[in-house]
Amino acid sequence: MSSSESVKSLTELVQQPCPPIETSKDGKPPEPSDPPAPDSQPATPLPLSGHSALSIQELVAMSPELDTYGITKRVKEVLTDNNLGQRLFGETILGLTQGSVSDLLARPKPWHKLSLKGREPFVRMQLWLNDPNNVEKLMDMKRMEKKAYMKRRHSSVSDSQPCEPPSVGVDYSQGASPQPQHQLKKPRVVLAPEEKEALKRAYQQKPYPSPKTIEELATQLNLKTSTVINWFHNYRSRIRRELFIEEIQAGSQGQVGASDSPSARSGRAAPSSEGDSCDGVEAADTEEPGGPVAAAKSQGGPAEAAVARVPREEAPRPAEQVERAEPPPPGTPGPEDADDAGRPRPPDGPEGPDGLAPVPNPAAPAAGEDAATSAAAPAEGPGAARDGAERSCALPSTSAPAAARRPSSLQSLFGLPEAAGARDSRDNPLRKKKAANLNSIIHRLEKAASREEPIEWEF
DNA sequence: TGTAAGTCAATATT
DNA sequence: AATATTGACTTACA
Repeated sequence: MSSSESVKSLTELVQQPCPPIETSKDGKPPEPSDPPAPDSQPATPLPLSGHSALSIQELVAMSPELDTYGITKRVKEVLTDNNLGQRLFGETILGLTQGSVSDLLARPKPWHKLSLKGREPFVRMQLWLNDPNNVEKLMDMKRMEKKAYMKRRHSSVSDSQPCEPPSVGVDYSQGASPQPQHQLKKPRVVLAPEEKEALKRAYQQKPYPSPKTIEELATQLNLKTSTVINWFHNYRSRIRRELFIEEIQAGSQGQVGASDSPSARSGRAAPSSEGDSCDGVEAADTEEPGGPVAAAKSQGGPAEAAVARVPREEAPRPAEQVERAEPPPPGTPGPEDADDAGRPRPPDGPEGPDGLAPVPNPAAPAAGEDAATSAAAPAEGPGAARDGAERSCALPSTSAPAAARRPSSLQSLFGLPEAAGARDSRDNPLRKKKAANLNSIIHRLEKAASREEPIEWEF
């Protein structure tokens, strides 16, 4: 099994924890002698120093399960401790823009939910963390940039040329005229708060609106259809991610504290801010133990939980909890409580009774008043019970080598079933925003029922 | 087609 | 200035 051998060394390369001891070299000297980059493809724009022949993709493919949360946590620490910005890090190490880096660091998705492509940045980060000269190199880059900047500035001053990186020839900044006449600069759409409100309400009623509904929404809100569609896509996926991090945090909440981690901020996630004027929903939430709706008990699917809490703003209050639902497609982990029919399938379908309540149209004169406010919620899950051992994965905060290592990482390389099933978080302090929740659960269950689907796991 | 996952890049916030 | 947010795009699937 020579192959397994190579896999092994590879694994070490990426392995989260660094080798306990760094006796002489480890498999790969971080010396960037020069990547042959045999791949004739224009891929991998990144310098990707270090290892010699493997493309990042190959590394990703063979990489063992990585603790994305732990990795981002460490990266954040290193960056802040050394005054290195996300932009530099992103462009230099990950090949991503600042915004993407920020997002990635703040809301990493769990490894098993990432696609090959999505894992790439994490593998890169891990590789970077393992590189003893990582900080040094970045600092150099930073210096070089600054130098270049200064130089440019100088020359421009004396040269009288506002010059700019000759990257793109499109530069119509002439006199800064208010209107560049041509809309070459598509003005970014910015949804007004009321519009977002309306969309959220619509989402709560129907996370997967039919084209018809979308059309209606667009009309009522006076937005382009594509904008509404995009909004739903983005909202769904962002809510999903929000859940991921909550899961993780809830799971690790108990421990982890110990370590030193000086600057480890981490915390947050739920600004609880809220204030949100209108929409007094919530408040109600009667959580009676009396097992309310049986349906709720199932573990829902993907978005359902989503509804439970809105990404940032709307989070009413952390007090309640929802039955957490597992993300979508990949299957539900729910080992126990099996009763729910197959796994809920997001994609919509023929849309049934499309009843979408009229969205309170902010713009429109009409004063329909929403119906959404009906807080009435059927109660949600009883306290459920699932306990969450959640992945014990402990992120070795900062640097705690030895401690957290678990041999299982190797197993995960080839997908050890057991691991997967284990996950399941339990009572996170998730909020529940009922109605929509149940609706979508039901909707999905019905759908799933009609096409029984096996539950499958990625690994 | 429609959805999810990833990103970009323009704005907003800090 | 650095970071965070978010509408729009792109790509991969089913």
